[in-house]
Amino acid sequence: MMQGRTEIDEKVTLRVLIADDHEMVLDMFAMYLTRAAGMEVTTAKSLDEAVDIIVAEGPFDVVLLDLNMPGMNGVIGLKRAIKQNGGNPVAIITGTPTPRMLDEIMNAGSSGIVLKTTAARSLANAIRFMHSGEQYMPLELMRGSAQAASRNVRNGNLSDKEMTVLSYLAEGKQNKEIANELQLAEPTVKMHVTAICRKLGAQNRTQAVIMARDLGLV
Amino acid sequence: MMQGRTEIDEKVTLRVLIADDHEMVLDMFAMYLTRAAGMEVTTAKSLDEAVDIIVAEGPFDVVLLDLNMPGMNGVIGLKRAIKQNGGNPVAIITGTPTPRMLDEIMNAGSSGIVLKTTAARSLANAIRFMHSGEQYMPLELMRGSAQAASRNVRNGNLSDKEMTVLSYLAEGKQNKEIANELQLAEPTVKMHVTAICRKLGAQNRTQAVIMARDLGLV
DNA sequence: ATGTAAACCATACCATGGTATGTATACCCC
DNA sequence: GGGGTATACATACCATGGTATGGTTTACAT
Repeated sequence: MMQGRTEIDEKVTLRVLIADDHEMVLDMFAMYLTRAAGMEVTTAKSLDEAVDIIVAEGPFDVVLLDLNMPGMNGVIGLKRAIKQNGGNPVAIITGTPTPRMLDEIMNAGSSGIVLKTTAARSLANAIRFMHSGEQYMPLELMRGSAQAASRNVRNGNLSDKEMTVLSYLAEGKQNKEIANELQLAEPTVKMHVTAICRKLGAQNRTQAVIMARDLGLV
Repeated sequence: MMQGRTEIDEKVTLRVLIADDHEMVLDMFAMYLTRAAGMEVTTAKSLDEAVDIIVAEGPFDVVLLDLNMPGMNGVIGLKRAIKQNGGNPVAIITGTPTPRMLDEIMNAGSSGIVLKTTAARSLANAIRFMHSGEQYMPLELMRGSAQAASRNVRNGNLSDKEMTVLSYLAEGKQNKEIANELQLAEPTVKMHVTAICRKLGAQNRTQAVIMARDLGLV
């Protein structure tokens, strides 16, 4: 899981499949990669469509999937695509991944994560990098999964456990339910909820959920 | 507020400013509009940067702002930009606007809303359309803002009062606060909250808010 | 005119949520 | 070894949320 300078053959015409439910994003990806990077780009608007295309046309050199598109269901759809693509790299493209998502994505066998906040020219490099068998992840995120550093910027200093509890909060679950599912005592859950509200500046769990969603934490 | 075929002069080289915190989106917008549409594109990554650029370089023919970018604060940032752009069109570009946002955006004097789910080639047309002084809004959204008719379909048959209460719920307010602001007794608010939860299939207010947001009710 | 539905209020009860204190363990870093 | 932080649990108290029941008014349609 490294990012760095590698000698990559730029002459190969890579066959790339991109799936995203934002047609505009799709069009622009395709356009950029085709014109500026000389790749052969195929697009899809849902996971099902993407899988169908892979089955019909054979594995692509690199497949990029939007995490929030129809049919993805989190990493479940990712695994489906990986299984279909015959060992070739499948990566996730997303705007604001949470630490929890990062873990799940990489553990699911993805070849990497590309942020939509990344400069466009980096995309082509990332694709070639992944095609060479490496796993790609932006440096910002490496700090994040190594815990404290970058997370401080985005999530108001929520600890791992607090993020976990927050994810249950964001499903509208009760303290008791959360305690059961996480094998904790209810007072402990309350403590975490209180800490979450304090750190997010929320007056109650509902506001915490609202803010977490607005901040893209969940 | 119409969308339709209009004779638009395509020979003019429009000066367009696009602001979005997703650098990749920015790059691709710029690339598409420059290469495929022959526009002169300037980009910014926050509202402050966008405003600075407008001040420094004078009003643009069309300004596109991402609704969720730093500094926007909903329509507040939009109004700032409109004020600076000397009467020229300022539009919002977003992925998934809620009906409430639509109203606010259009009432704030925006020249239109462009969905990120729109095909890329439509973007250039929308920009020229707005530049000609029209307000642009995708047809899908016009249906949604036509109030009652479609709302009944989408909102699980919430009554007017319930929708009002829901909008306060969605801000994380307490029953007592809602009662005060709406000049109601607290039991009445509780009754409405209960009805909202029942109609939405939520187990508590937090789930109701989550569902309302996912359904685009608020 | 009668029925139906929405909105409103009241009282009461119990469940849930949130706060406060105190205690404890483990880990990391200096 | 001491200081900081994250985690965990207990007990207790009070605020808030949610449910139930019952009642009034208005409006609207059959």
